[in-house]
Amino acid sequence: MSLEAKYRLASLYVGDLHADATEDLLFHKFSAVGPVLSIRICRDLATGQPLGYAYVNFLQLADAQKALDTMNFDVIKGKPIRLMWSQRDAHLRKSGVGNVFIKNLDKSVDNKTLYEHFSRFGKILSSKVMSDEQGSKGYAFVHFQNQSSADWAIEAMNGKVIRDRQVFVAPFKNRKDREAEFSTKASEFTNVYIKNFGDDVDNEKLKGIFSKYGKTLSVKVMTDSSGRSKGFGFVSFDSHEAARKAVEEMNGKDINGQLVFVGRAQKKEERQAELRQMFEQLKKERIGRCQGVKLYIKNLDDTIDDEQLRKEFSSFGSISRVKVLGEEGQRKGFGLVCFSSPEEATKALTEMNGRVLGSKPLNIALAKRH
DNA sequence: CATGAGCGG
Repeated sequence: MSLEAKYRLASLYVGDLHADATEDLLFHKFSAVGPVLSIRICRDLATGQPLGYAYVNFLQLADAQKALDTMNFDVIKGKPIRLMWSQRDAHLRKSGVGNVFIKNLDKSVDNKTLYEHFSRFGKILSSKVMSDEQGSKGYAFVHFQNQSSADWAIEAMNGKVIRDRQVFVAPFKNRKDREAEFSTKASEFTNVYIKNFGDDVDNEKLKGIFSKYGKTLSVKVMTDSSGRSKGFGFVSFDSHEAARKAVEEMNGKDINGQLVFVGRAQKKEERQAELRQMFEQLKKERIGRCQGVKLYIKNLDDTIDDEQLRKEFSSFGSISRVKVLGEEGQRKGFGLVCFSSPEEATKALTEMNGRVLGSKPLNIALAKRH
């Protein structure tokens, strides 16, 4: 056997490696189990940025095995490392065969505990409890070498209790598969959401309106604690066809003088996720609009509003955003103005700082970054 | 509630 082939057998892949880890540090750490031939932290060729993984090449296969058995998930610079045999054949890793997803894990279940619970089903290529600064995120992955091990683990562990919590164990699904699944489910909806109807519409009336599209399983106008209609509700049909038709024909239609929205009913989380995404998008756009330079306007007179602030600063250049904080009557004496270039912002700062607006002199500060 | 990341000299 060639030297190269021999060493390859004793090569470990070190994943989830902290950017500050050094070859020296890894060398010292792994030398504790046996002689280390070489260490390589992989970096981007152009930038030299660490790629978050490394190789440890032992002289002896047995030492590599020992490191794998005793040092997996050891914490380096605050991050648990993930050890695997070096496996250069990408398709063996990427096929997804044998990969298992686990959720509803107790926060106290760490990488080692997870490993202990799942290693009896077969050889594990890689496993990991997902975590952030707050600790475990309550879900994990175990990638077995063989699908049969994965099948057994799912069969044996799904619904089992670990640390007082019933865990969910199922085959891993990649994002594309999950999205496809969701959209199939969403496209076959039977539950319909109706909003913006008047409080003269009750369950009975709503049922009367929507029954013509098919058999309804439930009709519910949502009400507040005093029983007053909130102007929205749900109609659940016994078939997708009926629900689809109800949306198609009723959306935008007039019910007792009000134009209503009719659409597929979303789950609360789904709706929240959508709103969150929209919010993120808006935030991004806002950041984009402040790409130039931002001025903090302090000591702002309470009578000044967005429009007036914009007018006062408009002569210095193009303003991408202006905002006075707080509502009319309870302003916070603080506003911001974004220009499209630093030159404009600097000019506005020098000329406007100390200028009296309303009854107070402005105090302006430059914010290069947000 | 929850579906990573991952292979050089």
